[in-house]
Amino acid sequence: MVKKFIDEESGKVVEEKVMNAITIDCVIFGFDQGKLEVLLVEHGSGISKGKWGLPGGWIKEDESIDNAAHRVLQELTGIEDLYLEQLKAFGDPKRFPLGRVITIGYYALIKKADYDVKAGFTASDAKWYTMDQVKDLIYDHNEILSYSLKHLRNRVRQAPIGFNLLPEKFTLLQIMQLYQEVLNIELDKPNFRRKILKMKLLVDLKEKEKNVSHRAAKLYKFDPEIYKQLTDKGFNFEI
Amino acid sequence: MVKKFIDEESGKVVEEKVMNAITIDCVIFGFDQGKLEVLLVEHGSGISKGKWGLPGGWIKEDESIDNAAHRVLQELTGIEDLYLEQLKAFGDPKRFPLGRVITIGYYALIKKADYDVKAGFTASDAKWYTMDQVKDLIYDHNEILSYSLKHLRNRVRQAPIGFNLLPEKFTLLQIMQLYQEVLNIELDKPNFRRKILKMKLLVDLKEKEKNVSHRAAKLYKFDPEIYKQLTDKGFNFEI
DNA sequence: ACAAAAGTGTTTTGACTACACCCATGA
DNA sequence: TCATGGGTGTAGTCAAAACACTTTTGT
Repeated sequence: MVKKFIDEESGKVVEEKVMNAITIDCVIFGFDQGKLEVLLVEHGSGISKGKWGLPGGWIKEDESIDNAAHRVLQELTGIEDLYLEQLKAFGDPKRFPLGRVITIGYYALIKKADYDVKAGFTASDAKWYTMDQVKDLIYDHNEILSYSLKHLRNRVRQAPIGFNLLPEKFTLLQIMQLYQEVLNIELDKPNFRRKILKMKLLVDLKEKEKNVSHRAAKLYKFDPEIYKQLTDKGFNFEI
Repeated sequence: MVKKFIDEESGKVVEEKVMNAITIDCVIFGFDQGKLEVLLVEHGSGISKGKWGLPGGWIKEDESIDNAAHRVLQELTGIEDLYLEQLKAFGDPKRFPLGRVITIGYYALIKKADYDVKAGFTASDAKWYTMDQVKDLIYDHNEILSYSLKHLRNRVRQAPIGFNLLPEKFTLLQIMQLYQEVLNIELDKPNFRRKILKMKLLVDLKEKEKNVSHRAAKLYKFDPEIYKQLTDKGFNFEI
C-alpha cells in the first residue's frame, strides 16, 4: 500500500510504502491540575467524520513499530522526548468496519507543562480530555484506552514512570495528587512524604514555590541515576 | 494470502485466507523436576531448515489474534485449557529475512504433568528445552523468548498465574521450587510456607504424597474462587 | 486572624527475616 | 540410624497506618 506523508525537511508531500492491514494507535496521557488527561484527535473524513479517537497511523515498510509510534507522536505534538511503551496488539476481526486491520497500541506519558510552552500541536483538531470527559470513540479505541489505563495503574506501582507526567520541578503534593488520580485512591500526606523521600529518588532543588496563598513547598527534581536504577529493577510502590 | 490448513473435523486439507505480513509466535512454558522448560519446534523446510524456533503460524482473516494463538497451541499440543496471554508485537524491519513480517508474541503456561498423560503432540519435531539448553533460534525468537521470561518473572509476582505450571495436586515444596526456578532466587522454606498458606489460595486435599523416601508431604489444590480474585485484583508476592 | 497547605512526631500494628528445632519415612 | 524433606516456633527488625500536631505564607 502506498500512502502520502509530509517530509519533515522539505515540507513536501512524499509517497511511501506502508504495511497493509496494520496500524498503530497511541494513548497520550497528560497530567494537569490534578487531573489525568488524554489527547484525542477528531476524524475529519471518511465514515467516522466528526468522531473522536486516538491518534494513530500507518507503519512504513522500512521502519520499526516503535519508530512509527515515535514518528506519529512527534508529528502531532512536536515532542521528541517522551515516555513511550507498547501496550499490545488489538485484533478483533470486526474492530475496523472497512476490512481486517490489526492495530498495535502504544501509550505515552508527556510533561504537559513543558509542552504547553513549546511549539507543537499544529493539528487544530486535537484536544485534551480528562478521563471522565471521554465518551464514545471510534472503532475499539475505548477498549484500547481502558486497557492502557489499567496498564498505567499497574506500571506506576512498579516503576517510577508516573513521574514522566510531571514538570521538571515539582512539589511533593503534586506527586501525591498524581498517584491519587491515577490509582483513584486517597493517600495520607505524612506517610506518603516519608515513603517517597526514603527512596532517594528526589533531589532537593533548594527552591520554593512562588505566589501561592499558603506556605510555599520545596521543589524537587529526579535523580536520573536512581530513576534508571529503580526503573530497571522495579520498585515497590504498594501505596 | 491463501494458506493450507488441516480441518479438525474432516481431517482434510482446506485453503483459507490469512493475513499478510503478520504472524503469531508462542512461547510455551512447562515445569518439570524443578526446571522451567520451553517447547520448541524444528523447522523442516525453507531457509531455516534444521534450526529450532518458537511454534507459530498465520492469522486467519476471520479469527481474532487470541484465537489464532489458541488454535496454533491446540494443534501442536492437543491441550484446550491453558493459560495464554499476549506479550506484544515484535516488528523490527529486519527480523524476518524474506520480507517485512510483524509477529505477535504470546506465552502459554501448561501443566506438563497433565499433558504427558494425555494424547497431544503428534508433531515429532517438537521438543522441550530447559532454559539453559536453548541455543540459537531462528529470526528474533531468542529475543521473544527472553522478553517472555522477563515478563513471566514480573507477572508471577503480581498474580498467582505461575501455578498454571503445576499439576492439579501439588506440594508446598513444588510451588516453592517453581518460584525459585522462575525468579532465580533462594527462598526460606518456613517463611514461604506461612506466606503462601496465609493467602488462603490453597485447599488442603487431606491427601499425602506416596512412595517418597522421606516424610510424605500434604497435597494441595487451588481454590478457583480465590485464584480468580487474586488474579483480578493482583497480589503482592514480593518474595 | 484565618485558611490552606507544608511539614514533623509518635504510637501501634503487623509483616518479613533468620534461624533453631522437631517429625516422619524409606533405604 | 541416617539422609531427606516435612513442618512448627520464636525473637528481632522494620515498614506501614493512623492521626495529632506545629509551621509558614497570602489574604
